[in-house]
Amino acid sequence: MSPGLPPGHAAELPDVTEGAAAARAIPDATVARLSTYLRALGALAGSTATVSSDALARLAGVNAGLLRKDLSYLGSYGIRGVGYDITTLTDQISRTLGLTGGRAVAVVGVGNLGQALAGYAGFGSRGFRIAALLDADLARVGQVVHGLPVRHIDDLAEVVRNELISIAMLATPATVAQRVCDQLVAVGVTSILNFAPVVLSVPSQVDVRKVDLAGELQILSFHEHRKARDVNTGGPAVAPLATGVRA
Amino acid sequence: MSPGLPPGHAAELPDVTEGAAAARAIPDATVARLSTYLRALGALAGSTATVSSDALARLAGVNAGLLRKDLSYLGSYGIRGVGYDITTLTDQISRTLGLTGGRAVAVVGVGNLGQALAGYAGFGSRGFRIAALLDADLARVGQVVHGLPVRHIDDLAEVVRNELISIAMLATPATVAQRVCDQLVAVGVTSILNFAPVVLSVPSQVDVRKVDLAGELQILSFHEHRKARDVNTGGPAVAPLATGVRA
DNA sequence: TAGATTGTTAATCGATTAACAATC
DNA sequence: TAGATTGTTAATCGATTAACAATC
Repeated sequence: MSPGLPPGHAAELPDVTEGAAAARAIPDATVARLSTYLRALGALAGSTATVSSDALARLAGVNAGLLRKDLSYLGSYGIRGVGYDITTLTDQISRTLGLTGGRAVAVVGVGNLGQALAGYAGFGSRGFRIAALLDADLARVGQVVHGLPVRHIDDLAEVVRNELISIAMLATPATVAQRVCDQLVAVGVTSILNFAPVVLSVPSQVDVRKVDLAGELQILSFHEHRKARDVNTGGPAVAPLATGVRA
Repeated sequence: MSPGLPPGHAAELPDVTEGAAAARAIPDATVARLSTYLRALGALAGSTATVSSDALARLAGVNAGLLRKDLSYLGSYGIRGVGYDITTLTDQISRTLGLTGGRAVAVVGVGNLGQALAGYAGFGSRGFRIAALLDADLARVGQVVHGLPVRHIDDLAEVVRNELISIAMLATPATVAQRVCDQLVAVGVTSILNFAPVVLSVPSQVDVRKVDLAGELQILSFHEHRKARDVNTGGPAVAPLATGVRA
């Protein structure tokens, strides 16, 4: 399962009884891939007007049928015999992901990792703006990091209100993560990207996704371990230097 | 599915015909959760000798039956009527994840994000050691970052050989990520944690997992969008301030 | 028209849950 | 023994794939 959301957390788009584009439920797995499709479309923009599911799927590293199925949840935007109009599809995916406004995001915890998040160049082009940095450490408060002043966590309510923040990235030490998370929820933040290695408890209307850096390495370590053992035991051999998926 | 590995990439532990502990195949989804269980066990260590699947599952934020099923893939280490011995279970999971050596990891691309990875405190306690930093920028080469000198990417083969590196974190600009990835593969790196927002192509014996920061925010944005719409349309109401999962 | 490609269906596969017999 | 808790089975659920009719 994808990290973060509780299993079976289906994105229920109930049938809109009247009005435009009756939206169907979009599976979690599909939502997670939309962002990859959007990136691939961005890479194509300018070079061609349309793209086939086959070509786009190759760029995104997925099966073409799966791509078509995913896109079919958004509506019917392809042209049989031709493909998908890149501009139209980009717009539709952006709209579905709610990226049309340019969302304000707060970074909470401005240590080693939080500072990197504050300066990460990849957010702006993909629909987000780092609108505030917050920390509890008075030695950090007032410092300017990547052009933004660090605010004290006690100002959280005011900052969230003024900057219209609904998404926060939580990069505090693990020991205080749940407490800070509670504060975020209390002031109305409803989506949290959690970098602290703890399982957060939140009310059901709040979405949490996690980025567990050491956890990711541990998963890779498992596969390293298995590969090393396979070499020794002559286990399931992988063709040495198989050509692999050229996306 | 969890990001990174191609779908259906089952962790095949074929039946060992003779010798200790006949290992069964461990599902990808299970492997991804083992790291969470290990963390929860770490939090319990010292306070009690044993823990029930119910208590551990609550800490890990999963269903108790699922936890027992996951652990059953490693073997039969629980005691009916009692629970799991924390030390034994910790050892078994660590062994399964291949964490017993302390693995050397390289950071490739020592920019904004790479520097934060180099200094991230959470790796050491969870089985990893940042053993090398590499970059192509001559202005960075030679600088000491979090105690380690930045080496030139041309020294990659030597560094990987000397430090016995098999896992790399890739934090270069997206434009050069595939090229650097190819270099990593060429010198024998077989696991890559990719932070660049591109789909990497690798031979089949190489494992790639991705951390797509903006992508994670886009998934949260989708849910924000849905929640905002639900408020307006009076759609599927979430009980305001439902108590949620206290882990 | 003929070729290309979508949108969708049915089949398959994998993951999760509920339930309970086994057993400490 | 009685109560607690594991390990496993069967049922369910969700996600992916293969295949193809619809149609540009």
